[in-house]
Amino acid sequence: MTTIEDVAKKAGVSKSSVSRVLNHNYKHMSDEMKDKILKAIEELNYRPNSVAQSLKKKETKVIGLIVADMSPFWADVIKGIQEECVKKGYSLMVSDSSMSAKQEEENIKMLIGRQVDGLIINTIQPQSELFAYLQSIKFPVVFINSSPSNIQEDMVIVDNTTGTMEAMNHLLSLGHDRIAIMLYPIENILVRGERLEAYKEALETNRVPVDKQLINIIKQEKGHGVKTTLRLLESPDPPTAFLSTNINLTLEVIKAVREKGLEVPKDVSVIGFDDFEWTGLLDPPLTTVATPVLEMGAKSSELLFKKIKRKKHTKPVKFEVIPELMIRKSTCKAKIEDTSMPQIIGK
Amino acid sequence: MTTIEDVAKKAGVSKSSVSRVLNHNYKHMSDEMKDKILKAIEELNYRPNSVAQSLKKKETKVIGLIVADMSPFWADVIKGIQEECVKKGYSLMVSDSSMSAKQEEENIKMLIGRQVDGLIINTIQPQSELFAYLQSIKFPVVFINSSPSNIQEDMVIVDNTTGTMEAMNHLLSLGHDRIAIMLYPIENILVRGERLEAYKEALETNRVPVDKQLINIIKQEKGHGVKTTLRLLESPDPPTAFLSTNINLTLEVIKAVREKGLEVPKDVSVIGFDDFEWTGLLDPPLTTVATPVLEMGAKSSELLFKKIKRKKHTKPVKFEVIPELMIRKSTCKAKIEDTSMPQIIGK
DNA sequence: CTGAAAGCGCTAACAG
DNA sequence: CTGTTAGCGCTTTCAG
Repeated sequence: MTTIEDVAKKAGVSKSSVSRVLNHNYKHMSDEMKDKILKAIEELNYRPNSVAQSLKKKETKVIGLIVADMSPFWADVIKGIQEECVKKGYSLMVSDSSMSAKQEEENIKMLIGRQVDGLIINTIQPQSELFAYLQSIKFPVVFINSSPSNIQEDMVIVDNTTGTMEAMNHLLSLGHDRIAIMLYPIENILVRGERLEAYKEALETNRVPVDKQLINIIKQEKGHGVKTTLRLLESPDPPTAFLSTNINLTLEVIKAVREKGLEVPKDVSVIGFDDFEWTGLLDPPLTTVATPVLEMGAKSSELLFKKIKRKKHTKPVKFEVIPELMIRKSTCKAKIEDTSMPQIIGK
Repeated sequence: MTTIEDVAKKAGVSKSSVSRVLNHNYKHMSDEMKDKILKAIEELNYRPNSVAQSLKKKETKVIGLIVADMSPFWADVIKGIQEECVKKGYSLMVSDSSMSAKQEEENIKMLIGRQVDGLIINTIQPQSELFAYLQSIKFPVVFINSSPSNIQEDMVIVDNTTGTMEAMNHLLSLGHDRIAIMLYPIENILVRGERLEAYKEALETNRVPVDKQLINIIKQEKGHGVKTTLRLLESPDPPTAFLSTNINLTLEVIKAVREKGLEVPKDVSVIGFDDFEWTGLLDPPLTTVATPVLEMGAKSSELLFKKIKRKKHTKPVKFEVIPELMIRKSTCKAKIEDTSMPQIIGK
C-alpha cells in the first residue's frame, strides 16, 4: 500500500503539500512543486486512502440505501441514485431489510456506524423511534416510496392520486362504469389508501356509484388474483374493466379473463401499475400507470445531497413524482349496454 | 458522536478495556468489569466508529459489486450477495458501469481507494490490464457472469452449455427439428458462444443438420426480434420452434408469431432464457431456462469471502451455476410433417 | 487482569 | 509558499 508519505518522499516534499494537491488547494503553490507532486502521484499510481480521509474529515462521501425488499423495481431506482452519486463523488451502500422491521433497524444502525453521510430509506415500518432519533440528531435522511407517520421528513413518493385518477378517467371516458380495483394488502398502507381514495374520488366526480363488490384486497399469494378475478367475472353484474395496482396481480387478472374465454381488451379492459421494459411486449401490450423509477432515484439522492450540504434543519420537502399513463392496447371502449354515458370531468 | 473514550470514562475504565469487549476479547476479564462496560455501552447507545476501526485494522468489512449495467436481473443477485454479507458482518457497495469500460475501471479504482476487502465484478471488458494488476497484488476478486480472457480468476458463471442442451433436448424430444436460435450480439461474447455451440452440439448429437438460416444474431433494439421472427416464419421452410436467449427477445418472438396468425405452442414452440416472478404468469406460461440468480449472488460472495480469508494465492475456481429448465406451456409436440423422428441422445 | 502509549493514513491549523 | 505538528477514533503491543 502506497501512502501519502511515499509520495512526499518521492517528490521530496512534505505530506502537507501532497495533501494540498490531493484536495486541489493549489492556489498559492509554485507550479514547479505542483508538477513534481503530480508526477510522483502518477508514477506511484497513488490513490489516497479514503478511510483515513474520512476519519480526519468526518465525512465518508458514502450514502446508504435501505430497501424493504430488493426486487426488480429497485434496480432502476439504484441506477438513478448511482448516476447522481458519480456526479457528486459519492458511493452507495445498499442493504435489504427482507421485509423485517428488525433487520431494517439493524441496517440503519450499521450504516450509521459506518458513518455514511446520509440515508435513503424505503421503510416497511409505519413509524419508529429510530426515525425520530435520527431526526433529533439532524442526521440526513430521505424516505423513498414510503413515509413514516411519526415524523416529518424529506421524501419522494409517487403521486398515486394523480396516477390513479388518470387511469380512471381514461377508463371512464372509454365508457366503463363497472371498474374493479385490485390491491395487495401489504404495500405500504399509505400507498394503498391513496390509490383506493383516488379510485373512489374519480368515480364520485363522474357520478358513478361506488360498488363495494368491486373493491378487492387480495392476499399476496400466487393464484389469489386469478381466483378473485374469476369470481368477479362470474358475478351477475361483472366489471367491464380492471384497475390492477401491481404487475403480478395484473398478469393474474389477464390470465383469469382468458380462462373465462374472454378477451382483453375486447371484453374486458385492463390497466396495470408499474412499467417495465417488457410490459409493452406483452399480449396485448399493457396500458399502465408508469412510475418514473429512475427519476425517483435521482430525485431522492438529489434531496439527500442538498440536505447533507446545508446541515441546518430545513423544513421537510415532499417530492411527488408524477406517474405517466402509458396507453397501449389493453384498454378499449366499453360495449354499450346501456345508453347513459357517464359524464367525464377531468382532474 | 459518542466515542470509545466516553464509554471508558462512564465506566471508569481505560479505552483498551472497552475495546476488548467490543472485540469479544473477554477471556481474562473480570465479569464485574465486563458488565460495567456493557452497561455503559448500552446506556450511551454507543456504536464503534467503523471508519476508525477500519483504519486501524486495515480491513473494512465492505465488499464492492460492479455491474456492467444495472437491470432487474441484478436485483436478485444483489439479494443473494446481501444475505451472505449480513451473515458475515459485511456491507455491500454497489456501482454501475453503464456499459462503459472507462467507468468500470474508474469504479474499480474508486472502490480500491475506499479499501473494500474484495470485489465482485461483472465486467464488460473481454480483458484489461487492471485485472492483471489486481491479480498481481493478490487483491481478492471474483468475476460474476463474465470472465476476462487475460487472467485466470475465481468466477461464477452460468453453465450455458447444460442449460441450452436441456432446452434443445426438450424441443428435440418433442419432435422439433427446425429449431431457430435467437441471440443478441452484445452479451458477453463467451456467453453467446457457449449457447450457440451447445445448440449446434445438441443438433449434431441428434443427427439433425445445422441450418445456418436458423441461427439469428439480432440487433439489440426494439422491433428487430419481431422482424427477424416474421422473416423466419415466412421462409419456405419455417422453424417449428424457437430458442430465444433473452427475455425481451422472447416476448418479441411470441408477438411476431401472433402477428402471423399462429399460436404458441400449437403452431410454434418457444423456450426462453431467464426466469422472473412473472414468466409463469404470461400467456402462455413460458417454458424457460432459469438461471438461479440468488444462488449466483450467494455463491460469488461465498467465494469472495473465502478468498479474503486465506490471503494466500490459491488456484482459481470456476463455479458453474446450473440453470433449470422450467417446463410450462409454451412448448408442445411438433406437428408431424415427416415421419422420421430424430433420435434423442441425452447429455 | 488492566492501563499507557504508539500509531493506522490523512488533514488542517499554525508557524516560519 | 511550504513544513511541522497535533490529532480523527480505534486497536494492540507492552508493561505492570
